[in-house]
Amino acid sequence: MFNNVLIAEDQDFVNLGIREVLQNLEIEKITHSQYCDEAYLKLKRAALDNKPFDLLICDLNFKADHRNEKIESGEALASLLKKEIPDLKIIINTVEEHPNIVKRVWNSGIADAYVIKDRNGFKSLETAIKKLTINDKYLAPSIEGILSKSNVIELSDYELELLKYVSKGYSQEEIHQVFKNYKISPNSKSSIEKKLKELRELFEAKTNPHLITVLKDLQII
Amino acid sequence: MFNNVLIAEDQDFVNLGIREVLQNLEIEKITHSQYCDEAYLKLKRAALDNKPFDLLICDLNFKADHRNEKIESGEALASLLKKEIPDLKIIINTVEEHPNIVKRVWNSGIADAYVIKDRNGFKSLETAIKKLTINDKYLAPSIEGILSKSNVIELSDYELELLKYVSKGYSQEEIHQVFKNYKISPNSKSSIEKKLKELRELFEAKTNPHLITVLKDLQII
DNA sequence: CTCAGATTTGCGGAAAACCGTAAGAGTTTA
DNA sequence: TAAACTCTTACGGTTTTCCGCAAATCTGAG
Repeated sequence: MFNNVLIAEDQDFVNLGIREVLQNLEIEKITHSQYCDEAYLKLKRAALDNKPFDLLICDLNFKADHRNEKIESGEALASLLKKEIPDLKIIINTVEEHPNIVKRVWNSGIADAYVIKDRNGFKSLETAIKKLTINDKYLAPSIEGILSKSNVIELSDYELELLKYVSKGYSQEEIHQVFKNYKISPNSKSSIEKKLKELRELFEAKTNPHLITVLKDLQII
Repeated sequence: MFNNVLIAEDQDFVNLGIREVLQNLEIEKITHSQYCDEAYLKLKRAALDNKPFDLLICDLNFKADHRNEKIESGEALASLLKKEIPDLKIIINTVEEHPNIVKRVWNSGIADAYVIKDRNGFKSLETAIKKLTINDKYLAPSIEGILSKSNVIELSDYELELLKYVSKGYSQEEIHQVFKNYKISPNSKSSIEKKLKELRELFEAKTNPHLITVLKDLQII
């Protein structure tokens, strides 16, 4: 079982809740941090002092603040730490269920467990910790399906770039120019038109404003 | 001081956190509910039994579930209760800081306090409860500015309706037809064009897709 | 290398959106 | 009631987007 745990979580209500889970499991040393940068420093310092933390429980989204943080998200924090302190186990504890994000975070391998803060967050986190002590991974049941299914429409970098310009108010002519300058291909007006038509069909959108709406709702852009 | 409090909150971590605030204030009877419908029934039942709750602490957003709830949001719940049990004090405890939503909820008068679940949620909730015991209202400091300032661009029902159709992929010709049928005025193609142009200028959008992006980002649509 | 297939491009015409102007309808003010 | 003003509509011309076809270019297999 773990006995030196760091919680990186900005909401203090949740902090208290997590603390209670840990106390239930008779984990003694519990530290917490409301900022990513601070969490990072504590973890590094502890490692240098040869009193390393053995578990990080970490939210994904941190609210911006008057402080300006270098590390702005749990994903960035976990990604750094997985490289620098490979022994550290990391649990992502978040409300984020968007397929694209879950998929990205999980497949990047920065997390040993992914827990959803929902009605069963308490039980779920408990299970995750137990799994991790026996070197298992853990994925919240509600998102297990997401990864296996190919229900996530993947867009290429080219398509995302194109959509970015459309959503920022560039005309097709302007996009044509920009792509030509940046040597992004294909960049003919014809190809741009065609690709946009494809995307509209893919997402069953009748017009470009409609397409933007659909993509925003799916959080693809 | 209150002594019979109901917490309506789906995330159980937060539930635990709130519980701790209440215990700190030596409030004895604490009940909680992870669903709006259930919370509503408990409050009504208690009122009928002459053991009414005197405070409701209520989240705004509840995650959908296999159960289908009639009351889907804290706003709907609070709105119902303020009518049916006027004596009940209501604290909205949420992460929702969007000006439009804060403004709507607060100005509707359904809440006696509005607390943001952030880094200082604990302190903030504590303060709110103390204020309410002396019949004061309470608004989280981070959103106080929002209400006074007129930084919230208010759109008319007409404008919102128009934008709804644009975002759903209707052409200007189609919108013209729909508005004529529904006797929404103005409905000439010319007026629709003009209004859209106005909106683009108001939000500094170059194209309609751009306008949709901006409005989505502002959560206006 | 050569041919087949896919991708990219160019182009012309149709449809939709855009824009300014002026006429018409409805309101307010004197 | 008339004049001033605002809001709505009609209309003509321009720009942008949309669409399909065919030529050109690229790619990979034989």
